[in-house]
Amino acid sequence: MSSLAEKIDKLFTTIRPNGREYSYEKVAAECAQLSGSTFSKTYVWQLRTGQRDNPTKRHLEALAAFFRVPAAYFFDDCTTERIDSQLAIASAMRNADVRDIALRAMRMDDNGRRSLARIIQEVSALQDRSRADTHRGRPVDAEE
Amino acid sequence: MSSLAEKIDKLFTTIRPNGREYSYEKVAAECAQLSGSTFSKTYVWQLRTGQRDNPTKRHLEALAAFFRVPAAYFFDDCTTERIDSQLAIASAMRNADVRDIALRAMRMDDNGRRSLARIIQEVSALQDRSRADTHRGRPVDAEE
DNA sequence: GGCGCTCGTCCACCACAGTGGACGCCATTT
DNA sequence: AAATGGCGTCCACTGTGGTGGACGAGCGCC
Repeated sequence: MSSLAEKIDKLFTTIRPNGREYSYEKVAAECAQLSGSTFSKTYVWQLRTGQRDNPTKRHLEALAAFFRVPAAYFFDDCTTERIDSQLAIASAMRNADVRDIALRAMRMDDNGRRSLARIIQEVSALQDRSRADTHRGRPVDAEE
Repeated sequence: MSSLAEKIDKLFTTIRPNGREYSYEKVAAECAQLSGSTFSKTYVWQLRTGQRDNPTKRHLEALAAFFRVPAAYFFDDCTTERIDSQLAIASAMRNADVRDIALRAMRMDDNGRRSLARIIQEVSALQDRSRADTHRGRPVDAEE
């Protein structure tokens, strides 16, 4: 995990609004607007597939702005790691309900969070059991 | 102090080994070696004087390496800040309890999440009230 | 089935990022 | 004062970063 292509690919697969990946055209159009210059979908594709790997500052800025990531993500590897972990969590937060829950939880104090965690544990255990009952035997594995 | 030229100029004037500034030729030669590709003194000059302002990733990397600064230095810092604030959700998730809650919530189905959201609403409302009592008067406003 | 739409892939071209080399200036050196 | 050498500046060219448009595959719709 060090090439530019891999990093860009990671952005595509982790940052997706409706479960679906952004199309190259969408990214290009948005980036063009962000940078005030042109940005072709072809080039986005080339960058992701590693056919081009030496974009200009302007292109990197636009891409970074679009994916809401610091431009440093494309360079330094240690910041890359940090961003990646944040990205993983962010992808878990795709679901609006989950996000809402998390935001509320964030505003609570430690005591509140702990008791909330206990409650959730109960609820999810309950759910697991009922699920195991309905579709017999299929263990509930974490999705994606 | 926002243009690339100004930033590069600052590197020249501040980073100088023997009181004397690096010559364009010296920088170019060193950068060429660092990047493994070519790097002309003319281009260094053009970048510093603002005649060119859209270098490629490879050139930025070489320049950053030569002057011993992170590549992020060449990009707009306020954008980086803005990005960080927009990743507020992710940063909120640094709290282990919150993360745990969100991860559990993620595994639940829609019904579970909705009832969970209701429960949390109750709990946090309870908390808000008690908080309002202690530091009297200040209403807790909803974010975003 | 046939039509229209969107998307990913590919290629031939264009513009500009990046280069090489020439020129002139200012210090040293003799 | 003439010669040498290092440096910044400039310009015309080249290579490649970047683009537009064409083509075909997949999918929903009438």
